Amino acid sequence: MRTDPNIEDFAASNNPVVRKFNEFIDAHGLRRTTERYAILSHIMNINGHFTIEELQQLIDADGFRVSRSTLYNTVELLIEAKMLRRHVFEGMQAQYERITLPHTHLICTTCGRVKEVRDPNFAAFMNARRFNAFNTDHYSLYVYGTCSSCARKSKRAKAADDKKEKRK
Amino acid sequence: MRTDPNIEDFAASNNPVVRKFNEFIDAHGLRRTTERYAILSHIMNINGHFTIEELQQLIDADGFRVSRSTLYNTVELLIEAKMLRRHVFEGMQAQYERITLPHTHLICTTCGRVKEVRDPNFAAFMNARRFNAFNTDHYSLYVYGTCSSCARKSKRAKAADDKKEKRK
DNA sequence: CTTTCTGCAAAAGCTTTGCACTCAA
DNA sequence: TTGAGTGCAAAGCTTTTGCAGAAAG
Repeated sequence: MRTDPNIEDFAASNNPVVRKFNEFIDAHGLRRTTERYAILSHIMNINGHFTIEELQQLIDADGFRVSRSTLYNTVELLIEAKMLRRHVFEGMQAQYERITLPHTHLICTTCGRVKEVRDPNFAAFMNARRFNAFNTDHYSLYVYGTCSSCARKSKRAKAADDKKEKRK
Repeated sequence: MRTDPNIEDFAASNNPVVRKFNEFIDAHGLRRTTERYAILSHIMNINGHFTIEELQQLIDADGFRVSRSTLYNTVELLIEAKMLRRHVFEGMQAQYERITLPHTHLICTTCGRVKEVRDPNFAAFMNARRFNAFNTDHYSLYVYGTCSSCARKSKRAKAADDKKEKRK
């Protein structure tokens, strides 16, 4: 990708996320490429979870051209920098999210939507929790179930079914 | 696979796990094939987590012949029957485990070993926990870190390094 | 100028699928 | 007897890799 003034400004900005990435880049003797910052800036615009495909589409839609290899490569870098996390929920493809405050993931097994929930009690529990012969780095709590929207839909479908049943 | 007297006995046994599978089979109008019971019996011999490849090897080593398609097919059946769960831990391939009592997974990010830990306090917390607009079915807690064995190894490696450094 | 990084296309996992044959019911 | 289940090989996805050319420092 050719140099891009907007991306250059972004890379030089003192946004804490950008700074953290710059520190990682410098500490590892890596290069500040336009692609890396273009990817980071798009990730920062996403709220919640995204797949590689979704990220690619966002970048494409903005008129940037970044190859799949570079996308995977950069995402891997962000994971090493502890700025991004990769989740694989039951029956779904890998999703990524920026590391922010600890939170619980509520995954609807019907529609696949993932919602983040802050849970200070649980966070406190985990902070205090020590495991035998094990040094904790980080953790993920995945809660699977049905979201209210899907529950409503299936209730309606059931009601319609019962009605049909009655008519017979 | 030809009928096998041992497998037939196993399928007819009143082991609760076998019974549960039989109920599922019957409730869904499925067939009691030798392959399905051969696979189930091998899964029941495994303690903890296993990959598809590991399961295949155990079955092969016992002189059974089951195709990969059937393996995946049956594993899927067991998941639908809520007897098996599929986990994808960070940076690893899918692993399966039989559903037993709820437990926490400790995953060593160095050696990849997974350890199950019962945690009654956490179980009680989750039993009481209700999420807004969400109906919980089940949950998984993954804790990533370093196991004591890997911690010891890296400490030794560091000590050796320091010594070398000193000699210079 | 040197070396890392990127893009491409090809390869490499793991998992699923289509189809002919087998076997449970 | 008959349709569900199995095995095989081929296809499908996501992710990784090798290599030539581009660009960061």
